[in-house]
Amino acid sequence: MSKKMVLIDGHSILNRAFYGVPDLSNAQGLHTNAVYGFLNIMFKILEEEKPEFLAVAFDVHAPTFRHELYKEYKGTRKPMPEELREQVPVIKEVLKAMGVCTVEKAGLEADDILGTLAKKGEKDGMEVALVSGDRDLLQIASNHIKIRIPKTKGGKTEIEDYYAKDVEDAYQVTPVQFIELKALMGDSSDNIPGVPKVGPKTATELMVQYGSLDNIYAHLDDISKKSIRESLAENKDLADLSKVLATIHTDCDLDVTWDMVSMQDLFTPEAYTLFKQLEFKNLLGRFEEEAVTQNSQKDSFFMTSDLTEAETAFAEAGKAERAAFLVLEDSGKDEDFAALALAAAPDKIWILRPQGFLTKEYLTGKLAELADKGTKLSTFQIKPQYAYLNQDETGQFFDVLIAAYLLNPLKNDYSIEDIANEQLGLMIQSRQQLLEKLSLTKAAQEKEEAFQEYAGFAVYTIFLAQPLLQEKLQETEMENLFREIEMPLTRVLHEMEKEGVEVRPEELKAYGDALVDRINELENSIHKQAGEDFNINSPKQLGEVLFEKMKLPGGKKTKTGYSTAADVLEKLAPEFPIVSEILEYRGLAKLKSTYADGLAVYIGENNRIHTTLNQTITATGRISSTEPNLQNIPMRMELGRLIRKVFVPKEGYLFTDADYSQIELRVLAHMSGDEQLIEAYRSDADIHRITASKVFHTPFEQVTDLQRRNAKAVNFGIVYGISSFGLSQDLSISRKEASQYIEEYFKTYPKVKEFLDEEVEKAKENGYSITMFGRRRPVPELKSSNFMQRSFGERVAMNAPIQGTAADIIKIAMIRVWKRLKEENLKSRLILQIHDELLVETAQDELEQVAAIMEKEMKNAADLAVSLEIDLHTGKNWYEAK
DNA sequence: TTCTTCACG
DNA sequence: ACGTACGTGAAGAAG
Repeated sequence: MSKKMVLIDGHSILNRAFYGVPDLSNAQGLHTNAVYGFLNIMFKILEEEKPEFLAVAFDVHAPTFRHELYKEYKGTRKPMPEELREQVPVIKEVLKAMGVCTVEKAGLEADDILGTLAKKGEKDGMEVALVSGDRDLLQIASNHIKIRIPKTKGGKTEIEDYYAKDVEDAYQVTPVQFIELKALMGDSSDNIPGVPKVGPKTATELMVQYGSLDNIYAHLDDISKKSIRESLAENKDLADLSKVLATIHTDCDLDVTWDMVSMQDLFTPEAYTLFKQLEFKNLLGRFEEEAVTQNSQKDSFFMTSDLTEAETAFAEAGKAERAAFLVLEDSGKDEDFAALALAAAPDKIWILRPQGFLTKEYLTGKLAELADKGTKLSTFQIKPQYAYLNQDETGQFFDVLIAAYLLNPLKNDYSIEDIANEQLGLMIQSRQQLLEKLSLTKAAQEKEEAFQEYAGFAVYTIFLAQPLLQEKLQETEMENLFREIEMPLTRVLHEMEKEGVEVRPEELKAYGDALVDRINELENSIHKQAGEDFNINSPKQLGEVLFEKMKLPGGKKTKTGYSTAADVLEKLAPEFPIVSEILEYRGLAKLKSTYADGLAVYIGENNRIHTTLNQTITATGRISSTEPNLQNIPMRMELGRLIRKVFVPKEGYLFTDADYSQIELRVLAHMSGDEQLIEAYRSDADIHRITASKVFHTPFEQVTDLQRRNAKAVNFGIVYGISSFGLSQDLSISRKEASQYIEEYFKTYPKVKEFLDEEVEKAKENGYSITMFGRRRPVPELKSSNFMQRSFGERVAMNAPIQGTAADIIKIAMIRVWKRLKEENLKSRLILQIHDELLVETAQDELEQVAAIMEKEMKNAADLAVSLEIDLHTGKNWYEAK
């Protein structure tokens, strides 16, 4: 069987990929979509072809150079966008790492290289697949050379294949004639002028009739159409030149031997590291275990269940200056405890597995002892591990997860493998790779060796990464933030999660049941009015029913169909009863599925729900709440708000709920230093009314409700990074009006404008925004050449310092409130945080003390130019306390 | 999985 | 000309 060769047109495929794959970038802000798309296309082709040889050709001159030439000629082509340009060296690096031969030679176009290699391969008896986004190469097609043109359509890549006969089928000319066809018609994407007045249609007719350029000119007089005949006669030079330009050279002198382009294993350790950096997570699975395993270190990991060995391990860790630990467990239950990993030095690593006398209790007891002695301990994700630690103070601990988050809060997830790679330049295998889908306990029993490697490298990485991360926190001036806010908060969040919040299951059930009747009623009515049964929950079906079948106005919007979002439907509701019923249905269905049914699943012992409070999710420094999300319990609409009645304090307790009054606007007043805004807050009057009075030049008492509402929207808009379009949408006014409001606002509070402009400027300079407490948020979008993305970056640069500072402040308040409750030996517990609000389950005899603590600690959490005010309420459920 | 919608601050 | 408010998480539909 003949051997196969795949040749790839580098720039052309990269270009295709860039425009076909949605924008992607890694944590460093490097754009990666073109590289990603390129690799996907390449892997797909390689899987299909399974070739023995592979090469990628590039032009030596960046395509921009050719585009420049072209621009002179026609002046239409845009230069290569920066986002693509920066990916050119990256793909070359990736190919090099994978051992793929890249061919480029001064003075040669990629086409010439490809043509030469293809013909040479064919001559040596190979089957050649030539991959390009360009049709130029069709002239190379033969019975053994297949031109493959990938098309990305809606995320899917389809490939058109052309052997010689396929070219004839598609273009009615042979590959060789294709050159002259192009010479006649020119090429808009290349630098080929062609003959004026001759387009694709005429060119094809001529070639079909006469077979060649020479023959066309030999029979010029036979050509009936006068204008064409004259143009051909006048432009023979141009036709000849075009033919030269269009001809791909297949006889170039290349120093390429088949040996150089023979296929090797692509999935090398070097490639693995690069893929990690580029965050091509779903490509990592292609790497073989053996290829990436670091064997040198593995041998020093010591896994044991021997009591004496364990004692040695703890003794060593106790002697060491610092140590690392990691509890490996699937849940807090005894039987789900897989191991405790300990590192006292890079070559002193133990994985202690409970068995026989070596119990979980013993291991965790010894861990607690180790911590009690004050040993400096680093770990990954300390929050759940506090189950085995006694400390209220966190100074001796270092959570590498928290550090990694502070250093780059934009990542989607943080794994030990990432930290190993980023901090140590070390490739370690992920849990998924080593243990597959097994639980830790199962893996420890059934895949001992893999488990040892996983646990060993994890704690090894933690141990080694700690000093490096610490130094980076210092360099970025975030050590204080880390030590004083984030680490203490890990402890607070652990206890909040553990505490949970009580709900009344029967009342929740009753609430859900009450919704069902009305939901069914609405469903029937809607189906009746629509004249058919359909799924109202399906935006697709709903859109079709409303805008096609019933022909309601205002259709069209999203890519996939009609928008049926609330703001669209609300405009139609007054006129069409079915629409208001749909809106009501939607509201009820949401309450039922997300809240009534959704929360019920999470009710545990003592009727309590334990949410997870995530500290490493948001870009701005806020915390988030999952499984379930207790930060989005309904509030704005009365019917939804009633759900809060099922959230109750335990017997003998009440809720105390305190929320900051406009904390973000007060932060803005402080950070901007705007005297007017500060003064407005000092006067202690309704801030939105004051703003309305100033912005609309109306005496304070005469401000209308509408004016106040508008001013409030502007206040919000400012915090979001105002845009006239956004404001106009929110208020349903014209963009022009919105611009006027904003202009007036900035005239009223001139330093606010200065501040926002400065924040954008600084973020552009530094590449990140920064809060009062030093928290950073990178804003890579500011460098984008895309208007929309850049505008987004500007809004982010305005919002992040404000939202982030507010987040810092409430975190400080949480730590202080929690500490006071502890220090004063109160029974009351902090149980929830909702961004600007704290909920304390308060013992009835501690009501006054708790209120005083919350008031003091929340107000004094930060020292601003304006006071921080709170609204505090007490109640026998969450509804009443808010 | 990805998209759309909608709940909160 | 571009087509958006900032930050989240969950559910349901559809690919």
